[in-house]
Amino acid sequence: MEYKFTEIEKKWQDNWKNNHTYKVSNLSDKPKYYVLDMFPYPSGAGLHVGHPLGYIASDIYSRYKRLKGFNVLHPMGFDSFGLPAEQYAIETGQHPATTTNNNIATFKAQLDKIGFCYDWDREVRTSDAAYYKWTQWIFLEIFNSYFDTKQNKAIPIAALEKQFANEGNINQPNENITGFSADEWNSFDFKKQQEILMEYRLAFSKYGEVNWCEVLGTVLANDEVVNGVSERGGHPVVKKKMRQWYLRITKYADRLLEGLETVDFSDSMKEMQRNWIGKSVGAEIVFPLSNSPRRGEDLAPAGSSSSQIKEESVPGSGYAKYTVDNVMNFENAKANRKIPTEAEAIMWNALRSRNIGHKFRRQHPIENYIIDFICLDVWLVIEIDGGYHNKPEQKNADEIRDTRLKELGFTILRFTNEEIIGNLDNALKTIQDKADEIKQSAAEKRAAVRGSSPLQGEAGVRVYTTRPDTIFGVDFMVLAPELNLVQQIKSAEQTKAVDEYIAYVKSRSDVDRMAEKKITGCFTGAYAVNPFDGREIPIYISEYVLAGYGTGAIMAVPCGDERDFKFAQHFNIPITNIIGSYFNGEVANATKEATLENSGFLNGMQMMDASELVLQKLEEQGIGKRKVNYRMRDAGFSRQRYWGEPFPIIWSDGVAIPLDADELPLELPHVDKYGPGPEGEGPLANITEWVSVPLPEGKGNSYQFPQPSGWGKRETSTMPGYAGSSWYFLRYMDPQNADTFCNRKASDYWNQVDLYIGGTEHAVGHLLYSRLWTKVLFDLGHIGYEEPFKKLLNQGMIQGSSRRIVRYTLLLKEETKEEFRELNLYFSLGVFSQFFSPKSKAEQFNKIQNDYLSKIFPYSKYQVEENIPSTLHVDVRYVNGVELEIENFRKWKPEFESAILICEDDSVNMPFSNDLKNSSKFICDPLTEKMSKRYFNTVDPADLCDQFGADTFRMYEMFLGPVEASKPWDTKGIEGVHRFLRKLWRLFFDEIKGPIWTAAAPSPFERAGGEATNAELKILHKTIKKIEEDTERFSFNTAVSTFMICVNELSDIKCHKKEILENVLILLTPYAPHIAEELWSQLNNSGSILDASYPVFENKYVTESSKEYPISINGKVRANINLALDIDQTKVEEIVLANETIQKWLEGKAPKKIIYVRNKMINVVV
RNA sequence: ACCCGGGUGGUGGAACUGGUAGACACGCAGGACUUAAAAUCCUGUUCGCUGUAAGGCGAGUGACGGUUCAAUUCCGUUCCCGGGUACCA
Repeated sequence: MEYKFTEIEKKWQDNWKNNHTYKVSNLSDKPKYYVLDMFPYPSGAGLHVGHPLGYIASDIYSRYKRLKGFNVLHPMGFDSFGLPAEQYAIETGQHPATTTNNNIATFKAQLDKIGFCYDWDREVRTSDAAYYKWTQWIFLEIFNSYFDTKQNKAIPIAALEKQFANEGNINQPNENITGFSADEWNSFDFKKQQEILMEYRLAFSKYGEVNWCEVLGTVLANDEVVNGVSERGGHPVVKKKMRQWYLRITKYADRLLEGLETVDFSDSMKEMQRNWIGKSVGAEIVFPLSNSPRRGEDLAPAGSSSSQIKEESVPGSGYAKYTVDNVMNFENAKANRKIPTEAEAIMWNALRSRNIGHKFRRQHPIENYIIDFICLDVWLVIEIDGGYHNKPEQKNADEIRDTRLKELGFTILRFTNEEIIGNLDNALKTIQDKADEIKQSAAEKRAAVRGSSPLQGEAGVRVYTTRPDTIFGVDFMVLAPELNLVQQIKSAEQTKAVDEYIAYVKSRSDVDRMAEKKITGCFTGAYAVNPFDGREIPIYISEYVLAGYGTGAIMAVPCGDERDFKFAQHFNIPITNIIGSYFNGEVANATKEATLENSGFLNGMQMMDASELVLQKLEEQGIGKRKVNYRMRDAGFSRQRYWGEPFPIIWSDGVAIPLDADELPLELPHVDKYGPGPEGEGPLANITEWVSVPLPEGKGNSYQFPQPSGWGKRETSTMPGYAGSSWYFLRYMDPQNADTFCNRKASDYWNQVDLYIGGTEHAVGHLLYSRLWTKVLFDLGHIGYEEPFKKLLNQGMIQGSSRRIVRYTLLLKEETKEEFRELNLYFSLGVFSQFFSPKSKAEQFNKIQNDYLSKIFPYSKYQVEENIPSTLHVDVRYVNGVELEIENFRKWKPEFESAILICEDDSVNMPFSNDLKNSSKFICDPLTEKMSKRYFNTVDPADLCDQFGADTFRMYEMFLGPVEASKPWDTKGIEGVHRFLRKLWRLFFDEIKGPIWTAAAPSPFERAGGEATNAELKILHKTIKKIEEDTERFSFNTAVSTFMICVNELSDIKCHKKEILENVLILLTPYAPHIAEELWSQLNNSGSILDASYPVFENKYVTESSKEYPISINGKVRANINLALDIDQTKVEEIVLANETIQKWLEGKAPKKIIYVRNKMINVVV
């Protein structure tokens, strides 16, 4: 009886199906275990050998857990909404639903061939209305929630409305909404209220930028844009603002970070998510623009005045200080604030409480002076003089002080105590007028200089930095070119250059900007002022600063940042070294360890400490603040496409009205054309009768809209690919439920996914979104846990092994004739690399002519006019290793039928040629690349199952290497695994004799001289232990080799005993289920082997009492000695030193030390 | 450019917490069985030197250096390959 895998596998796959062997119940006394695969997108190409890697791993683990007594949920489904089906529809006119269903059928057939233990009754398809009904429902749950900053969780939006009606938004501040009181809220009309609520909703709509291609009339994804033009057709692409839906994932940034602590993902996976969220703690600092009255006249140029400033600004050489000079002075100022004079107190009170339109500080240090009151916006100083100011020496001092302050550019107003106390209003009026006047004239001056509009709002550049300690090393600033501020500050002289640069940046796609390595940028002509030392800092724009991150502006510290350093070099900006010897002038050093130099009040401080001090000072002086920044932005949640979930939203007068739950699902309507709608909307926008609908009962109709009809327009975009996949793991628990997305009992029972297996490509997208959805559902009380996946195992990518050959297309001319003819030559790898690629064209022509053409055309003489090299991929099916199967290759395509092949030994192989037939090899060029149809390097798992059987295929995929590792596919080793299964079979059956297994009991267990004597039991238990350990740690490749060792050893001792073999079969079931079932039933067992109980390892069968120790001298093994395991150090030393070989190596010297590690080794140190 | 992986025989890989490097396979070579083939079985297979042989000696886990009685494993520098990415301040 031989191993007929085709029959066996068919038999058992039918058997499992008919007996519902893999049916899983939600009711069980067993502990549960949930194993999940990332479900596939059913592409038209079908499965290739890379897909099942993770599926096999999860199948093995599921079966293993089932044997171990768990109720295991191991479902499979299809992520069936998506762009490829729609593209295909556009090209062929076939409905995506049709192609999708066909593809799913193919996938299922392929999967079933491999023998997975899925409960297909639980299959989900995200494109089924019964499924996406609940995707829409969850979307509405998210839409109808807001993130409560106090409770740090999602709360139904109704609670927020109530809160607004009672107390305004005082407790729920929002950076896009100005504060309002309860009364104000109640006075807002419905539309205004809805606009405000939209700023709080977790799913919200706003205008966002998309890639717009005018010619195609459609919106493109980032990767459909290449070099600023559309990938298809090469049409120009511009940024366009469109209404988009978003999920407010940024609100969950901290909880998504914290959640990582509670899950078992690989460190690199967690790192990727952390990087994506990108939390950083730093400072936001305002650098005032250098627009003080003092500099009103020299605002514009980068010319002489700025170089003059620079000389003045050399650190340590008495450079100008406009604000705090040193710690002591600032401490004094602070102390003064606590003991104001009566007049000062009155003034401070008035300046603070009366709205005079200018902000003042009191007791503010400037250089060595302490100013009573100062307005930093307009550089206005107010001094209140007590009686002692009349003394001559004080008057003199005041004059010096005033001169210096005026020199610095301040305007000074002096009041006496009496003027304040007696006529406060008058004094305030004077101050206000003066301040207004300065502001006005400054604006006029700027306008005059630039011919552009004056600055708006705060005159400063807000930067975000994670290194406030380096603030004295700021030598320039860089703004993102698209910031509005750039337009306000650019100088007249630089306007042209700036505008040109911005135009250049706009013409570039995001991808280009990212990939750019060379330094580009442009000076704006404007300067900012370092708030701590008053240095003037030139402001540049450059594409390496992104508008979307932080404030879109950076303070550049070239001595400490590589990019800043290169930028400074490129633009010849002098570099201030604040880190002493850490900076060598050649390369930036981002150290955090340096002691600061050239850093004003930070001199001599450690960088770590300096950060904190700078932060304190920034906050005290109100020119900066601590800021936690996230890199992550809110997740775009709509696509202008057809094949996705429609939004259950109707727009009316700019207000998004949600459908009621009982109106779901909102089914995707049929369309005839898949092209874009007007204005680049999705195809749905073309179906006017679908788009235009009456507003839901009791909703829009009851609101007083200007539209009398109560009609609205449906949202015409659809949800993105990740919508359905964000919660599918829940639906598997209760897949047919028509009343809820997942019964709470079911989700409580199955709880988190215990093991999730999939590729790293979903590291940040899918995994982050499903974690978000889970958290929202948890917050709203729909499920009982907030992390979906307890453990994540990443499978590596299986790459294709491509085979290429070099082709020369020759242009030939027969000597006596005029016309040309074309001829293709194909070169074996060695010939090409030895004789061709290194040689000159002339030499190549020569060789071709003399060595080949003379053989190919023995009767005519040709001249080589040109040779055009190219490479082509050969279908890997026609290549054996690297050797081309020439006959098969000729049959592949008509064009190769008469191909002329130059073989490895430089001989010419061509058909129909008697004198040139030979056995020479033709070698192809091997290459590892993505597995893809166009490289002819895909391998269909179904083919391998047909050829070797599913069990062989499963074990071979595992045997290839660790699941986590990426590796190129190579079919050639599969024979070994197949041989192993046949060898296993032969433990039970002989080809001629038939069954040879026996019911004989294993020989009785004995111990002789401390050794277990029963070889069969020893082999079995050794195997049990190793298989269990390896399976538990997902080391499936070593488990396969353990099985091989086990079968080899059992064969060696000719063990055919049922009692031993049965246990081996149970161990093997997860890996090779078909053969295990078959042999199990052949041994007269009833029922599925999956319901057998897993063998229990017993140590007594494998314990040994002695070990063959390697003895090394100075780390080199010189001898082996068998020693009892319980022997002690003294005894060991005795025996070892008595050993002849050791004696020889010691050469009479006394050992320094003898290291004895029990059960490992012994090392003698000489 | 940055981040994360990874470099071990002809090949895929093993060596789990530092303890005999190369398990298990593929391939290759030789042999047995066979009229022959397939299938199966046996032997050998890191490299170099040496020996008739058993064996012996030396080198060896990308490279260089360090820690240690002992390093594929830990540390530092460096080169190469793969994957990811949003130039994230």
